[in-house]
Amino acid sequence: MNEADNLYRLIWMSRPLMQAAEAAVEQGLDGSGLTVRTRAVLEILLAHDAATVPEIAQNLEIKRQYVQVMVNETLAENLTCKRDNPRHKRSTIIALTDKGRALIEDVVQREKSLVASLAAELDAGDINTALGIVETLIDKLKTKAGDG
Amino acid sequence: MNEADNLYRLIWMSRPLMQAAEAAVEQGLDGSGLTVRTRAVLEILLAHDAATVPEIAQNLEIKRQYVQVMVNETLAENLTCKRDNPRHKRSTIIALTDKGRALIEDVVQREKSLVASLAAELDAGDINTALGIVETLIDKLKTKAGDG
DNA sequence: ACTAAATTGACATCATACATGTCAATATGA
DNA sequence: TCATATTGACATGTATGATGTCAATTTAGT
Repeated sequence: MNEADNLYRLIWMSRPLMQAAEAAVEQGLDGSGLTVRTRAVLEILLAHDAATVPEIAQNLEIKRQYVQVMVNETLAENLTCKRDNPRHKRSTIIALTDKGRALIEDVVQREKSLVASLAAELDAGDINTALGIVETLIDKLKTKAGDG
Repeated sequence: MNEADNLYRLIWMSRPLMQAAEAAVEQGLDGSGLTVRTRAVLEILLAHDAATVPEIAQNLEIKRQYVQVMVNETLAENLTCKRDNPRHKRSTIIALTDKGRALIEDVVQREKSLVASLAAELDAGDINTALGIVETLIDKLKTKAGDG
């Protein structure tokens, strides 16, 4: 088992890791009425306080049209509300309502607790190393795949 | 930035890593007529020499009905063929044809070259550490998310 | 100020990657 | 032998988006 084989395995473990992570998130979302994707929208609003739909789309790196649908859902559930945008009359600023803020804060906090309990069982240096490798890998895959 | 934050970031990088990896694979598949998923089927047949549809499904951890569709595609394109199964008359063994074998071997070899060139730019120990962390993480996420 | 180009929300349509349910045929095991 | 399980085939459903288009509006160039 050489270096390249290990890297090959690491790369293809990204899928099971993602699936396991999303499954864990879904479990934490159970009963909240949120989906993984609407949760992502609320999380961005929590971090940025407020944002327009196109800004959220840029953040999530998915198309604005799809973000619009998700945002409209959160508006309907009173988790977010519209605010006047001084820079653009049609493109309102989307912000969390108190209800939405309480919900996403609760969800994120429970997730962070879970992650903290996982982190406690792992070596901090190893986590840091893994993070560096994965970051570098994403970078290299994006650029290198292009030229071949 | 503490340990748990790093772990949180690492976990959520699994998605961009997977996307980058699949994009790279798709590029390597360009012109071959394969998709990421039919490629996965052929890869398993290459590793196991031959397998039934339910066996492939177990390997890929997706439903046999969907694997059946993909396998039927590869049969139609003459990349795989049916062999008698001494253990079961209805459930034939699926094997690579010469054409299929040549195709998947070529694809996999080019992928391995790319991965090898990436590995050369990374520290072998770090790759190993990252692999260990990710494996452990998947494990812990699966079990721990259940109990809470 | 006027006009061309860009942005945005809304809506419709399409694609991919699966899951789920069902049926009939066939195996398998008690 | 007879109940049960397995398999292929097919139909339908769902989640997560992409793409295209329109009208309204905004912005920028002149």
